[in-house]
Amino acid sequence: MDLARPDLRPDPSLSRDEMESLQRDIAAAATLDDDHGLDPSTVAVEEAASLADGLPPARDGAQARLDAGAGSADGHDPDAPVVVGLDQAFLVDREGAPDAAVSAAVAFRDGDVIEFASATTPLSIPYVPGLLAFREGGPILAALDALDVAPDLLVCDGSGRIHFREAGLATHVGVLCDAPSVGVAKSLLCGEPDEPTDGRPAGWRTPIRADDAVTTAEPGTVIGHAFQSRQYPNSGRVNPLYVSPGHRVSAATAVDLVDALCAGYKLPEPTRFADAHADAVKRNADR
DNA sequence: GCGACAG
DNA sequence: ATCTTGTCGC
Repeated sequence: MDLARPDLRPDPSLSRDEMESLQRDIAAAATLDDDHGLDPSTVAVEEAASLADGLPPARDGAQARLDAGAGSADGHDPDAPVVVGLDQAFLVDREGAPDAAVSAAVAFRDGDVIEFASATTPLSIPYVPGLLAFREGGPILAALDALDVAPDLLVCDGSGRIHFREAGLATHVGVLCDAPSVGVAKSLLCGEPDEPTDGRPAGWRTPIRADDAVTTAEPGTVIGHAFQSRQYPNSGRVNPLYVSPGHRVSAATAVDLVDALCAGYKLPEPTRFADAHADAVKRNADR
């Protein structure tokens, strides 16, 4: 996949100041309005698929597509938008220190997996809050490069606009590819929910507004939403997801899309599959 | 100086 | 993110 903005690649060798400066450029280049042909109903995943089905792991690409049943259009819409889930697992050395990133990209269309791809990339810098894209951006692009199908929506594991400079991982990857993207994080990096999020029922959502940690937005600006994708009937102990726009998707549409992509589990299906695929490739890597 | 911080 | 078994509750 050709990059729309190769000049904005997250180069891990940049200084911290240069990284932050680049993120301001990313935020400026990001489109925070809806600019896509997606409707939540056209990307919806109705049925939670079995993860075991989705793991051909030892084989990416064409063979995996065949395994997944693509090509045999049995009642499924071949023109539906392609949603790609992205996630990573890490290989560790003897000391237990992260050694390389295994990035996975799993493509869904009309509710079914149509392709698996992955890439293993040496890690260059440690995790630093706010600079995640400089650690994981390169590896993610490598996985996207290994993917044959063209994405209509990218679902990233991490924040998009919910970020100190409104340029989280999802925003960065979306702008580089000029593809619509959303960020799905399991914990909140910055910003403040309108209401307490504890013990909410499935489907519940509340805006996340910029606080003083967000240096590029007026305090109070809606930068994403807390979204309760799943909850246990009685005891509310599942934490909500934090959904934010990446590129070319509004805050409101981002939650609606993620809602449509969830099928009974806390994480949206594309993310669950990318997670499982990255783990499988990682396990398969040792021996 | 202290706190807070996606994966 | 990763190191890890059983276990309590849907």
